[in-house]
Amino acid sequence: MRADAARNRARVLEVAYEAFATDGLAVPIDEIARRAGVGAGTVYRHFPTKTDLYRAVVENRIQSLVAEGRALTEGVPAGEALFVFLRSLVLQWGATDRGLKGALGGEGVDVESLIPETEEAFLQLLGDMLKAAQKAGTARRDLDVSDVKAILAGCFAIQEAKPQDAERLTEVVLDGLRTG
Amino acid sequence: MRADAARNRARVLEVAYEAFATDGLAVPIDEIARRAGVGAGTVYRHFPTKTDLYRAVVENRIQSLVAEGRALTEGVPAGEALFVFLRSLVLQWGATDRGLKGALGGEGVDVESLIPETEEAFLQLLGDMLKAAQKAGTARRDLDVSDVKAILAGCFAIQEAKPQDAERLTEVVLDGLRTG
Amino acid sequence: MRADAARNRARVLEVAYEAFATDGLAVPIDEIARRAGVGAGTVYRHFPTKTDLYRAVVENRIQSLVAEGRALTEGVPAGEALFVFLRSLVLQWGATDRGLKGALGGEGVDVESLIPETEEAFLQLLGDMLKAAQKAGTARRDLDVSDVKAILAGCFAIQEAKPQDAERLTEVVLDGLRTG
Amino acid sequence: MRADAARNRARVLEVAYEAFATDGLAVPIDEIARRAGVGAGTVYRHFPTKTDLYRAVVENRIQSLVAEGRALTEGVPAGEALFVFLRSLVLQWGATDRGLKGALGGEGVDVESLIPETEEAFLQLLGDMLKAAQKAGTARRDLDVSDVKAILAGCFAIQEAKPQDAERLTEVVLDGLRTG
DNA sequence: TATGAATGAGTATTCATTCAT
DNA sequence: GATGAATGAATACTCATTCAT
Repeated sequence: MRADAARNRARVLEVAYEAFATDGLAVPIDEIARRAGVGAGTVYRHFPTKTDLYRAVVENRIQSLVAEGRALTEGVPAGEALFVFLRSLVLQWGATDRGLKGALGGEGVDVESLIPETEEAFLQLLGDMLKAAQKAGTARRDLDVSDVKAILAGCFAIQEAKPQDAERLTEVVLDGLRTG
Repeated sequence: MRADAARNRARVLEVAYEAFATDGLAVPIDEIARRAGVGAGTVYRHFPTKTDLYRAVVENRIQSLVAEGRALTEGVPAGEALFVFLRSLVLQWGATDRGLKGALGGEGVDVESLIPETEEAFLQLLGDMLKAAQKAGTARRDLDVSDVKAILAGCFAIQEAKPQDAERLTEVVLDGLRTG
Repeated sequence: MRADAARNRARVLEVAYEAFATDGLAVPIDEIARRAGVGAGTVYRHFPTKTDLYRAVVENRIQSLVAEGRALTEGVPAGEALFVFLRSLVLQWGATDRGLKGALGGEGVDVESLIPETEEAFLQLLGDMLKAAQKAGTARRDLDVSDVKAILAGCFAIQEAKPQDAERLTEVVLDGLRTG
Repeated sequence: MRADAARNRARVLEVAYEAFATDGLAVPIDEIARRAGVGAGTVYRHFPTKTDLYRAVVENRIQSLVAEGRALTEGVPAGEALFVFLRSLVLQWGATDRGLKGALGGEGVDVESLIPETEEAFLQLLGDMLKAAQKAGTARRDLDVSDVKAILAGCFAIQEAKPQDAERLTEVVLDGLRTG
């Protein structure tokens, strides 16, 4: 890929991320192109449909999250990594990222079919953390990874419903995951 | 109101309820009219804007919920009514009702300004149940009614994310509401 | 015709006159029905199309004008009646009656084919006045009645364009009709 | 601007001019698009609202008129330019141009707020001509430029009411503007 | 390759007119 | 006869996607 093409692609991705984060899927492609300083055709050259663009943005995002999460597992006690990770997802990302909330929290978009591999990596990480926490005795043993993911979706919804108390309420829910 | 008009109004409301429940606010009015077997003008006669129709659907729905909830408070121990009610909301209604989930759980629509009085009645009921549960010692004392509503939104999201385990997961979250 | 039917007809005509006068042809029939306190069907019973209603209103109006004009010819010197009549049309009626201005002043509606007989009576009156004025030596001899009618349309347009000076400007134009 | 875009823009403007001239503001945008042989979206790309299109048409038109008028002031005696200009407006343009008549003559559209600068230039020209004529002693001294504009509206109405004698009748009215 | 112009199907809403009650 | 409910064609405007330049 030519250098300018790569630059354009990156720029579009960045702008699309911000646009989706702010306004959700409703942003017109033309608007994204405008903000990126390219023609609409250029967006379509790199991402043949709007869904493809959305997919790329979300994939990008989730890959970052997975990387961050992996890093976490090294600096944090095994029993706490899951909780620290979930908390940070909800409070740091959920607060500013409508697009991500949509992706992880349902809202009509099916991430599993959209980005199966990245989703897989994400679930892998979550699963590892869950297993570690269960092994450490901090997480309930009757939950599996898809349960945790669903509860994460719930936390995003809570964060959206009452942002000002998201921290406290997230803790209430996460408490439900801990061993009695 | 004339009998045929009332019949049409009811039919439109019913169809709109199903349509919104299935596809959310995206359904075109023309489609609702078609499914109801009436002209678009008829929908507009009864509900001058799409928002009015949505309002009517949601209001209708929430009023039913409030009535059911009120009934609950009589046949169920004071300390349990809140939990029974929330569980029934999520499992019975949430399972089929995207429109309702949207209304109670966010999704960009502001119920408070859409149907302030009904919302008020709903919160009143929830508040009464919460107070009763707190008095009976079954619910945490550090939560207020808007916390509970936000957590309800979270439960809806969970239900949407993993319907097959909604019952169990809802219980996990509701456990978080209970006293230690 | 039954008494109540006649009453309804008259009421609709009156309301329609006011509505057209204020808002022009844009007023919906439903609105006229509402203001008249009858159903839309009633309006249509008496006036099968909107054009028929408009026709009736204008006809009514012009008949009044003709009657007034006829009365004028008795109390005013023969040489002045034409000028007094035109002035009164423009200043009294034009100022408050968009529907009439539309009818007499063009604006896409063809009065001649709409109400040929009444138009005929109006032209008859105007013609009589013109002839009288020409005979009295106050009006130019090189004008015929359709010229005067066209100039009246012009005066209505002037009145609409600059209402605050309509009186003075109408006089400027009417001066053009007088013998040098 | 790209050549094809410019061509389309010009074609739309031309077609819109004809359409508005013939049928007034009532022509649907879709119809204009169809007649221009482009999609509706193309019209909207160049003129984001119907008002914008109308504005462009009228502005275009009036700018031509002003240019023509300015040219006139050079080849015609100062005392006559005003009369020559008004006569040419009414007879040449008014005869085929309902849209223009609407713009200059009222019809519910407010040119002053639509194209304030062009309107200003038009009034400037008219004012210059009026002053020159008054100085030359050919025009009445008790008229200002807005009077002349209103009278022009009147002439358009006359032209519409009786096209076949527009020339003679316009002269009758213009005579009213002349001294003594 | 990049551009941005063109496309055209889709959507909420209005209103003259018809027709069941 | 009266009512007002139902109809459905019409209309301005949007936006994902394609394609000429």
